[in-house]
Amino acid sequence: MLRNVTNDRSIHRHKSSDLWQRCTNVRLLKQIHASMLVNGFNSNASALREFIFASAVTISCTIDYAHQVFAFITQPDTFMWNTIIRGSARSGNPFNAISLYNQMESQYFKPDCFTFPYLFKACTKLCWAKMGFGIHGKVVKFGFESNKFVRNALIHFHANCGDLSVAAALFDQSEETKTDVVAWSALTAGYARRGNLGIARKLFDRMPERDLVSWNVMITGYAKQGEMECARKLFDEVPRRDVVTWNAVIAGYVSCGSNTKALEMFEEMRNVGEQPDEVTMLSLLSACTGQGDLEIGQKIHSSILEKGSRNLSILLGNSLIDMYAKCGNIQRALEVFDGMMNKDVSTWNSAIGGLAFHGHAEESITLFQDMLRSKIKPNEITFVGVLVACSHAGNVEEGKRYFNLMRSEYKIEPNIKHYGCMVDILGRAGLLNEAFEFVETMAIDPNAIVWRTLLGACRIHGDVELGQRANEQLLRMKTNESGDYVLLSNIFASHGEWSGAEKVRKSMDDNGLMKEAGFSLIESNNNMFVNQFLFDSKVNKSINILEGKDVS
DNA sequence: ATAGGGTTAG
Repeated sequence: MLRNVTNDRSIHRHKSSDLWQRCTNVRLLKQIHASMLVNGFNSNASALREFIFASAVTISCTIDYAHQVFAFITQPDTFMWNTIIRGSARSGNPFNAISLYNQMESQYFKPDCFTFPYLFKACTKLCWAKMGFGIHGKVVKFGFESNKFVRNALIHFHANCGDLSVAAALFDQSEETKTDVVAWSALTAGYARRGNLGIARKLFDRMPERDLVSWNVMITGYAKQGEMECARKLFDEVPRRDVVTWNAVIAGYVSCGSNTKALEMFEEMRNVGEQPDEVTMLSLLSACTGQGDLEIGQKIHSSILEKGSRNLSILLGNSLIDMYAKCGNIQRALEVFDGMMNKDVSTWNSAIGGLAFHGHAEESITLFQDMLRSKIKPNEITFVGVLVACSHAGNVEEGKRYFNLMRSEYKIEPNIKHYGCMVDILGRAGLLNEAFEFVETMAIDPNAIVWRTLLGACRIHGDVELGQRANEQLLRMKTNESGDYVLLSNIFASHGEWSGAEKVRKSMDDNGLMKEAGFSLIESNNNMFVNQFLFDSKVNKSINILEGKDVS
């Protein structure tokens, strides 16, 4: 069979031979590659075309292999260039599409009308508006602006991350466009994504015709903006559904916190026989993580494994690590981590953060050092995990060291979460004065969470005076979270200053704040934990774990 | 061979 690749040229005249259609996995791909090398790799252009197409487009996750092989092609034709650019554009590193195009130009290859849609796909994915404008210039230069595929790609780019008014102008310019459902959908998606659901809906209602994608665009638009009632209404009306339609509503429910609803929708999806895909699984894992539902999470994990792909995709692996860590099974999280063939910065982040939030501070830091050794560049999220680890370990010096390293070595400007972690580290250690000084000299304005962290630290260390100061700042921010009052009154109460506690309670009533029923105002630390956990979950999911631990 | 819809991490 393999000999056919290079010896029997006749099979390559057809669009896609049997051999290539059956080439759907890496092993076969490598076998064919080997036989091509034996027979003179660059001697058969149509085999090269098929090979690049299979490795860059047909088979998922072999784009790196495609790049390596492409580098050995002595005279790639335009089709090969387009194909490798196409595969890169939809890969995890769309930037490669742009750099390949630059190579193509520098070798005096002219782009054709196939090249540009892929380039705009890459720009849109990267949200590189400037690059997209530049490529728009090239479209004009090469005279492809009137090609309908190129124009639709342009409309899609401008609508989603370029200039919406340019998208609208392109749309209006041509009569042909006005009857093109793809152009209508692209423009609608742009308005929806940028939050203008009103205009999106008007476009949707006025479309000369609607296909499945137009419905999906509108449903997704509503779901993303949290308008689940509207999304659901359209979902019920839609004449036909595919996996994307289901994914849109499932993801919508997850993002507005209705995890149970999302899982129910999945049940329904299975009942009507729609096959879930990777995106479905990602949303479901996210729902389990939000619910803390380890049991369903494990079921999803097994069904992903049953589906059989040899190794997990990076995205699924990352989600699984996160799910296991957040649902309390850090062991399984690490097993998934160890089993992943390919890891990206998020993979490391999920594991480092998972360990850190679980109090395995040392392992977390060790993993961070492994990460640096394997030459993966940490990002700002990595350092949130690292600083959380330092805070759990009570390691002030190390925390300060990493906080500085982040800026000096990796040029990452600390964000409010990093500052929050530092305040927590200092506060936990009882360095309250230093913590206050730190907050006062921060490069950005402290938020309510920072003040609340300080307030929590003051409670632990029984500093009534500083606690009041933090509380004043907190009140100045008018967050009116009754949890803050609970904390402060607890400080007073734990020091026998019952009148102070009474006063706080009074001011709470005056502000019309009610504590949630079922919890007493001043009680055991246990209840405090529950209270704070509840209140902060409305403010910031990630920090509240920190603060929850603070009080417990 | 081309365009429009879906996704993780803090």
